[in-house]
Amino acid sequence: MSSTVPDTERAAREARWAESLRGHGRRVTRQRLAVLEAVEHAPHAVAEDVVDAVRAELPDITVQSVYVVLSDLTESGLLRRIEVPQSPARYETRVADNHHHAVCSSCGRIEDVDCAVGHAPCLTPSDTHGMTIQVADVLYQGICADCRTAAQAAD
Amino acid sequence: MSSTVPDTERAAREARWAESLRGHGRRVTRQRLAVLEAVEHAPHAVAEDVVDAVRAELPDITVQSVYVVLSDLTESGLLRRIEVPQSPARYETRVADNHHHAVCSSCGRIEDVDCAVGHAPCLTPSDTHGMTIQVADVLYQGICADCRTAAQAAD
DNA sequence: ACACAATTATGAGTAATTCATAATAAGGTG
DNA sequence: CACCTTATTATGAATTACTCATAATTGTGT
Repeated sequence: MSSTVPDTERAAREARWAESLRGHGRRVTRQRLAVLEAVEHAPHAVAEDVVDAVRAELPDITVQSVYVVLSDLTESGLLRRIEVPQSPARYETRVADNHHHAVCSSCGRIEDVDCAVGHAPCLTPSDTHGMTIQVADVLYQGICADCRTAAQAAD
Repeated sequence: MSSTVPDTERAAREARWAESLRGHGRRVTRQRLAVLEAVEHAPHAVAEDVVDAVRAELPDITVQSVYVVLSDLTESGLLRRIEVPQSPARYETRVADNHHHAVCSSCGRIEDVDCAVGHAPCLTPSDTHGMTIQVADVLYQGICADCRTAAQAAD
């Protein structure tokens, strides 16, 4: 009982996750709840981060099981998978809106960026060679404030 | 001498590649020229495709060497690497403009899409949390004309 | 509490790529 | 032109990030 965070908040979140899982025809398991909690608390986490976080609660969970759960939750729409170059896949619980991501090419940190227009696809490409576009994912690349400051200090 | 394509054209292209390589402080090797030719003739090719194409000319080249050459050419800016979900990295020689890509979620085919505005970054995100944006890569996902026709025929 | 399908665990396997080190070759120099 | 230096490529092994097949377990409706 050393936690300063009330268990009631967590219980409430888990109840919402449970409802969401059932709504997608999925069973409610401790593994799924723990993975959802982990990703909720560490947005853009990679699978390994999720394993570490989940093991605080379920010490014997295997890496493979976490991959299965992550894939299933992504397929059912409770998680979104983000693919960034030079990095394993990342996950987030923010799935309702079509937002984008900015990655720092120096340190790799990732920030959410709101969609330029607000709905998906938020961009209308010119000539798509007959393809019907459903989604436009934008990946901004640049330098974050910290890395810029560090680079200027080095001059 | 069964080729119907004049060797002079190829020689001219290779001379341009050679000049470009030297301009980037790189030595001109048969491996690099063959990789550049392969990617030029098969845009969006994956490493394995490049190995196959290059081996028509240099039968003993190893997969690892092709990876080294591809990485080096990408770093020096002669090639651009494209990362598409569910696919190994792809390469193209079109590096001068900031264009984007559309991938068919059914068959995986990739098409070039001109930049919405014409210069990089071609999109101005709203709030970047202090990050200075340099490039905006857009990945459109949708259904290509062929797959749409096939799906309709199946109804 | 039971049954049965959904889910997770276990152990192995794979694809794509990287790494360390040795051999080779490009290109400037004498 | 032969030589030397360093860049480049070859070789063999290793690694990362996942995936797969199958067995054990656990939710959930009845």
